[in-house]
Amino acid sequence: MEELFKALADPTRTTILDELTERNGQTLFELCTLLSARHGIGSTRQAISQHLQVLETAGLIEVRREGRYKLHTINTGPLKLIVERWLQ
Amino acid sequence: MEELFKALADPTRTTILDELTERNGQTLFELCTLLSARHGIGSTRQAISQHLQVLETAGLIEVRREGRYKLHTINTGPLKLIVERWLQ
DNA sequence: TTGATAGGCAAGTAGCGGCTTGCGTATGAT
DNA sequence: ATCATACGCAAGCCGCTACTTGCCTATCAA
Repeated sequence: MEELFKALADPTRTTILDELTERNGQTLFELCTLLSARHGIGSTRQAISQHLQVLETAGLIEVRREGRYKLHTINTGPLKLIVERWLQ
Repeated sequence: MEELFKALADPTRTTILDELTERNGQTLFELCTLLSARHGIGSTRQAISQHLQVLETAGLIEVRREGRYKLHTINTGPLKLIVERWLQ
């Protein structure tokens, strides 16, 4: 659960989650260009790739390969643990 | 909002929130002894104090002085922003 | 007033995290 | 077969963060 919060503690990663909420199944390159164009995040492809790995190990996104593309899908499941722990 | 997630990214701070959920209005020393006894967190009083400051600036706890005691109360308000952003 | 309790301030240190750089691999188009 | 595209791996750098240490202030009891 600590991994979950650390994953959410970076604004680039939360922005990625926002973009995946709007449109699921995006590739690494699509996310890179979107983050740069719409959010002014000029990080390298490798940097974004590392962010995606953090999100994946935290269970916040799921990844599948399709040819030479890497598609990313959001998974809001872990977020519900927050509600169960302190809210309600 | 980034401050909120960074505050939640530390296990000592989430444990503090757990303890305040169980019993509100605890002092700094009470939290120190509880964290040590029930969670094996052997950090210094100053360390815990710094954690409480982080939680306060994130809006997750509220602090009031009473004599020479510093009482802490949990505030789950900011947590609801998480639900509004990605859940529902 | 003296001493003990509860907490504050500030500087220093060690380790982690985000990012870049350089190179390598795999898939697909021509 | 060749070249471009999409992505992976690994090392290094730099700033931030959690933590300690040392000293100081404030409240209360004896």
